[in-house]
Parts: sequence; C-alpha cells; structure tokens
Amino acid sequence: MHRRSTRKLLSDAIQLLLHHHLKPRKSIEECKQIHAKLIRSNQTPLQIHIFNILLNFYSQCNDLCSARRVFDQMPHKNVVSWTSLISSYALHGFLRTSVALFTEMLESTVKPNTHTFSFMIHECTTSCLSVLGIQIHCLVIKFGFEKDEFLGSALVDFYLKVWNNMDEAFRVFDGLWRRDRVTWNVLISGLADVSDVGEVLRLFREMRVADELRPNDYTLTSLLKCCSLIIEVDQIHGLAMKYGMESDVVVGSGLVDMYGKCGKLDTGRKVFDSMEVKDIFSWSSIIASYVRNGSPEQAVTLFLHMCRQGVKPDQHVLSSVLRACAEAGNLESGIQVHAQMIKNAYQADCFVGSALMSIYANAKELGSVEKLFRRIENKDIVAWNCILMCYAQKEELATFYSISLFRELCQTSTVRPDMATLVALIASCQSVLDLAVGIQIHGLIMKRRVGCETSIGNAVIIMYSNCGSIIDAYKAFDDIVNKDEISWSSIIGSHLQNGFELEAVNICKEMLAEGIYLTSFSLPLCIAASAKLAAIDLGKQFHSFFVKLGLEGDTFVGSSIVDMYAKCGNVEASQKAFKELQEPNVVSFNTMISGFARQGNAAKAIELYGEMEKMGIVPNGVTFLALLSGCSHMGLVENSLAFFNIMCQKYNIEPEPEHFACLVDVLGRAGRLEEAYCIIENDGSVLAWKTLLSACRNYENTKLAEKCATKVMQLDPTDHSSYVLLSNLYSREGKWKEASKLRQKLVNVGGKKNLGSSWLM
DNA sequence: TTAGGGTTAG
Repeated sequence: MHRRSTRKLLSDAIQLLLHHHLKPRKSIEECKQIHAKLIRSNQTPLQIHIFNILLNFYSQCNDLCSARRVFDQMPHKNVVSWTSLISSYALHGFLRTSVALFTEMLESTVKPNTHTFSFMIHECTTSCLSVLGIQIHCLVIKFGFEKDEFLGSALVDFYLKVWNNMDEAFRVFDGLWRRDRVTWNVLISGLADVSDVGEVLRLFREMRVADELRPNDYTLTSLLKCCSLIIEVDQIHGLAMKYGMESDVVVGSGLVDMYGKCGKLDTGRKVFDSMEVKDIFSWSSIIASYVRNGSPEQAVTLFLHMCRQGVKPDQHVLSSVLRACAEAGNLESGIQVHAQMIKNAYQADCFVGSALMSIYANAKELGSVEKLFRRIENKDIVAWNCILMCYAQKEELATFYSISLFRELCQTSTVRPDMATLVALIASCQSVLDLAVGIQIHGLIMKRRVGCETSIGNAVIIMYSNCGSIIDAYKAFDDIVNKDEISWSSIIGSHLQNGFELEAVNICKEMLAEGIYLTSFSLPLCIAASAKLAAIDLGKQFHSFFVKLGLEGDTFVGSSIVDMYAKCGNVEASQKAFKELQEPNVVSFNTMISGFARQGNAAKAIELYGEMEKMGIVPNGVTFLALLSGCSHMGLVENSLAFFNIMCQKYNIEPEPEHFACLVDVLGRAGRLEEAYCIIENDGSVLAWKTLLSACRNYENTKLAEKCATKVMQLDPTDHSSYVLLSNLYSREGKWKEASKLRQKLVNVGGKKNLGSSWLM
C-alpha cells in the first residue's frame, strides 16, 4: 500500500475517534473496516500508530478480545502498544493478565518507559499489591527513571497509601528532579489521610514558597480533611473564594461536609446552593449535614428533591437518609427509601442494610430485620451488633437467639466481636430466668478483662438488676474504673427496680458526695424512690434539685414529680407540678389521671382526659387503664363501658388483661355478672377470671363461679385462690361433698394457700 | 502517565 493510503487510514482513524461518541455503534463497524484495510497494508512507521489507536478504541468499547487481536496482529509493537494493552486489561479488572503481560514485555525487545511504570505503580496502589510495587520500584531504579516527576508522584502515593511509609515517600519526593503541583498534592493528601496536620501545613507553606506553586482544588480538598475547628474551615473557604474554587464540585462538597460537621449548617447550605454543578457527593454531604444537626425531616425532604431531579441515589446517601428516617421515627419514609434501595440494587450493602435494620428494629419488625441482615454480603461488626441489639429486645427467648447468633459470628465470620457486641449480648438477659446465661457472658467479659470498661460495666449492672441479683449488680458497679453518670443512674435504678428504695436514695447521696451532679436520668429515679417510700420531704428536696438544675423543660423528670406528689397523697401539689409542665405529653397526662383515679376522684380524671383530647394528645393503653381503674373504684359502670369502647374502637388499642380486669371488676360489683362473663368469654386472662370469680362469691352465684373457677384452674392450676373461693361457696350452700373434693384437688396439684402477713406484727 | 470529596449502632 502506498504511503498516501496509509495517511488516509490514519485520518480515518482520527475521524473515528472524534465521532465515536456521536454514533458509537457505527464507529465500531468503521473501526473494523479500518482494521481490515490495515492488515492488508504494507508496513510503515505510521502503521504502528494507527494500530495503537485501534487497540485503544476497542478497549474503550469494552471489546478486549478485538484489542488483543489487534495487538497480536501487529507486525511491530512499540512501548505504547504494550502499555495500552497492559492498562486495558487492568482497567477491565484482569489484573493477573495485565501483570503477566508486563512481565512478558520485560522479556521482549521493547522496554517499558515512564508511562508504563507509572501505570503499573498506580495499579499496585489501587489494588494494594505491596510486594509487586516494591519490585517495580527496583526496576524503576534499574532503568534510571526514579527522578521522573510523574513516576515519582505515583511512587510517593504508593508508599503513603499501601505501606503508610512516610520516610520512603519523602525519600522518593526529595530525590525528584523537579516537583509539580501533583507531586506536592500527592504528598499533602497522603499526610492529610493520617491526620498529620502539622506536617500538612508545613508542606502547604513550602509548596507555595519553595516551588512558587499555587494551591488548586486538590490541595484545598486535602487541607479541608485536616480541619477540626470552624475557623480553619472558614480559612479554607476564604482560599477557595480567593482562587475561584468555591463552586468547584469537589471543593464545594468538601466545604458543605465540613461546615455540617462543625455545626454551621446554614453556611454549608449557602455553599451548596451556590454550586452550579451538584453531584451525588454534594447531595450526600448536605443531606448528612441535616441529619447530623438534628433536622432529619429536612434531610428526607432534600433526598426526595434530589430524586425528583433525576440524581440516582447511591449507598452513601441511602444510609444517611435512612438514619434521618430512623431519627424522625418515620417508618413510612423508611419504607419508601427501602424501595429505592431495592430499585438501585443496594440490598447487599452493609451500610445501607444496617441503617435500614435499625428502622425496622425500632418499629419492632424483627422478621424484616432478620431478612435484611441475611441479605448483607460482607457483614461488618456494626451489622452483627445491630441484629444482636435487636434480638436483645425480643420478648421471648432473647438469650437463646442472641447466643446462637454470637456463636455463628465467632464460628463463621472473620469479623471480631467488639465492646458493643458484648453490651448487646448481655442486654439480652432480661429476667431471673436468664441469670445463668448472664453469669456466663459476664465470665466472658471478665476473661477479656473489659468488665472495668464503663460501657460494659454499665450493661452488666443492668443485666444483674433485670435478673434480680442486686449484690452482683453492685459488684459490677464497683468494678468500673471510671464511673460515669450512666453507671450511677444504673445502680440507683437497679436498687429501685429490686425494691431497695432506701438504698437507692443512699447511693444517690454517695454520688452527690463524690461530686457527681444529678441528671435527667438519675433524678427521676430518686424521685420515684421517694414516691415508693412515700417520703414527701425527701421528694421535695429532689424537686428543688429539679429547679436548681434548670430541668424544668424536661417533661420526663417533671412527670416523675407529678407522680411522686400523687403517690405521697398530696394531689394538690401533684396538680400544681402538672400545671407547671412546659410541654406535657401522654406520660404526664397518664400520671395525673392515675393520681386522680387513685384518690378516687374519677370526675377529675375524666375531665383531664377531655383536656388531653382537646390538646390533640393521643391516649394510649395506660391512659385507659387509669380511667377504667378510676371509674371502677367509684362504681361508674356506664363510664367504664364507654371508655373501654373508645379504647378499642376509636383508638384501636388491644385491651390488656388489666383492662379486662377493671371492666369485670366494675360490672361484677354492680352485679352485672353475666355481662362481664360475655366480655371475657373468648379472650379473658387469669386476672379477669379471678376478678369475676370473687364477684360471683359476693353475689353468691355458684353456677357462674364454677365456670370461672374452672377457667382459672385451666389457665393456672397452681393458683390456690380459685379452689378456696369456690370451696367456700359450696360450704355456704351446704355442698360439703363438692367443697371437700375441691380442697383435695388443691392438695393434689400442689397448691398451697399463701399465709397472710401484716406490717403491724 | 501522577493527586481529591459523602455513609451504618450504642
């Protein structure tokens, strides 16, 4: 072929490259045509150049086989041909083939140049090939390329990222012929990654003074990573404005992120709004900022806005917005984001999966949590801890599930349990039945010598308290080296939970003597202890702490004061404390309604319920229990029936045994025994049947009493009271035979009448 | 040929 036609082929190949993005499918065909002509052509130096263009072209079109064919068909190959194919294989994920080809090249007549070595070192960095990187560095020295600035930048990056070896990185850096902005940026970025702020600032100054180089967007990004104070972020922001990089998508996103982390959400938002180009990083940064700064609703709104703009969510933004849904307690949005997660195929992602798990865990959807956990591919310790915390909240067999999963973690995963794992594991022990397991887990904690750690020790205190072992709880408290306010409130709470109110108050005094202040956690516990002891003077002292500590805005603590006064019998003081609550919630209302009910003032209780409804506060099961108990004490049958219906029908609340018992009590006292029987016929509990049974005794309705007693005996055969009650009824009616039979039956099932006792004896 | 940013629990 003539020289002219080769030139034509070259111009065709260049045209091909230029127009490829316009008509990709057509250009592959054109490429094949040029390729065919080229094979038939004579050899000219230009030919290698055209072959190289075609090789790169096929590679860009993801047709590696054709790229390889071009390479194999080349009569002569140069360094560009070799380097192109080596990089093509690596970029398409065929790292071994790429390295094999590099080795083959070393044995060929064509020698690698600085481009080839730069690429290979870069590959060693991204794929973390630590030993191969050093071997290639030796070759670089052998070939005399070590002073090259391009290759040097790649080597500095390699030593910092793969080996974390600053000395070697500096050695390469100092030996370079000249340093450009990239070389400086590589070094600064590597040091910023290990948070060597002093060194980063020194280099930043030196770069500007010694080499007279202006910082660019990469430099500012590294500097931003080192910021820990708002003033530093402001300074970088100033530099970005000075050099016109404020609206650069990467620098801008970095600023948005850092302002969010420093709590200056508004400034971050201004930067975000000023950015002309926003990518998924920018959206992710601003959304995470809203979550971090306590505005989860706005984070969710922004996420929806982002989706509407056609930006495809990725795993980062999904996990941020899921955290927002969790914090806003918004299960519905969580489900919507779950749909986006499935749509964008992030089900196997550990971060997204864990964030979603906590949403379903809060909603008590344990089955969904389990499914999500199983779908995560590379589970990290956070994912494991998340499901363990979830199992710890199970109502039944929590220890069984938790221990099985912990065993699975230890036996099947390379992930190592951490402190949070042990905390989650021990939190699964919730009752005296779990004490044996709890002791074993505590043994594991002792073996690892982490019992003295505050977070673990606090969890151990709570475990022993839940399992009823207060002495061990105190020992665990004693073992903690640095007791925090949670340690103190846990041990105070433990004593209160196990009926040691006086000791709880004494420990509180000890805490105050140690110079630890009462907090919104420990104070309500002490107030509750005063209430239990009916010690109003003590309660008043704690009330004064409430004022002194400025906790008046805390509804939780405020409600405990309302409860304390009511339980101590001073309803007026209770009412006053209730009126002083700044933002009463359902708990506060329940406390006050219970206070009135306990006092026998059903009218006031009902009136307060009306106020609560007017304020738009939704009542719960506890509210209705208080109302029913108030009405039942006063014999208000119709009111009781009305509240029971409102609860079930208007608020869709499933009645608990206590609700039934109250209703049966009031009906029973009014002699409406059959009516009570009808209500509990299908779903009554032992408590309701026992209540009805005693009503039957009062009205001497032996027929119905027999039915009730049979039910109680079925539900709890060891309960003595049903046998005794019925037997007394039989005796009263002169049915001595039946009475005696029943007493014998009681002896047979092993039931024993509890002996009475009196505080006065 | 070489350099950069955002995410999960307690």
